[in-house]
Amino acid sequence: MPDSTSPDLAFAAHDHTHCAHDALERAEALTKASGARMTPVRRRVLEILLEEHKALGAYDVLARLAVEGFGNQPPVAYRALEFLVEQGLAHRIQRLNAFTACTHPGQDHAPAFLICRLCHMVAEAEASAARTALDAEAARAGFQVERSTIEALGLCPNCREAA
Amino acid sequence: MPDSTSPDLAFAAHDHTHCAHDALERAEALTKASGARMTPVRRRVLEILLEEHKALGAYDVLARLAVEGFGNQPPVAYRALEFLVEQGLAHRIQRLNAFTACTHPGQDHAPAFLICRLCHMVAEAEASAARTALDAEAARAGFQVERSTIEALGLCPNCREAA
DNA sequence: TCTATGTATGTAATATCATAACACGTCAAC
DNA sequence: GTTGACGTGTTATGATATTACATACATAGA
Repeated sequence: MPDSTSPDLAFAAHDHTHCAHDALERAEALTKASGARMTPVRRRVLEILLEEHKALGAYDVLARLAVEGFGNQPPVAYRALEFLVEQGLAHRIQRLNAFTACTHPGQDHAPAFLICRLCHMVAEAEASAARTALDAEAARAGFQVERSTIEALGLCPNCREAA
Repeated sequence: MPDSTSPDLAFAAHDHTHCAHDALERAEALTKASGARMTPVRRRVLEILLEEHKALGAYDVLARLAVEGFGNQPPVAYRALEFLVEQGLAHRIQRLNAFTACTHPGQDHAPAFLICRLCHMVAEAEASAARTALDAEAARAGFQVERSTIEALGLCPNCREAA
């Protein structure tokens, strides 16, 4: 499991079943602690996102929910995704109009995202240095940053090697 | 006119007619130099974007084109916008699904964007420090960045003062 | 236990953003 | 003057997202 100072391990070979299971457990604990309700739809959406280190569109998630007997209208997916994002258990990838499970909930809730343009994997990276630089530059213009989006498109180690 | 080391002037009071006219002239020169064709639709779209330091959706642009006798189907707007983005004369703001004219074409084609959540103005800011930090962090994970998106949401100096 | 309240879910309808595919026109090179 | 590249117009459709309202469910207080 990555800590806040090591590069994200999404690209590296790892026991994904364990990684996903672990993330789900931490998610349960976090929501319990914060008083939020982890309902069946919400849990299932998080599980779906955790199945791979990729970003899924709301309609992809919705399709999977529908075959499992949950509602099949867009708000069902969007509401669950919104909840997970608010709780810091998932992230929205602006560039893809899609969502990905947070790989280390409870810490570093504003990472940068590394998106591989070939295999479409998405990893989180520490963004504090970049954010600090951005905030400083914004301050020079008198602008106060409240939230920032930092996303990189490129090649992950695996695809880079393959190419 | 801002240079690459000063904060962007979009938020400051300025002679916008001159600023827009100037940007348009530089755009003409740049396209001419590169062999690209600045057609009436494309020029008009750029002018529309230059009217304000805000981001406009493709359909906003389209509506304005339509009343002026240009085609009124989405591809008309999207194609012109795509052309302008390719030429570095406009930028796409991912967070807003919208487009804004480049305020200093010919230099710094990968700025960060400062988006005011109250007045919706969009300014460009120097992003090289933030990008350098991001690239370094990505490299630690073996990821090779090709393009990156850096956007900040917050309060511009004017709205901050008003609040 | 009952009921009131807030929260979550289901559903229909619609809004918003974006692209594929093809036809037609224009202009410059040959 | 024909060809070929490029730009534009148009139809149709696909993809993403939200509003509004009805229903169900959980939990706290009477």
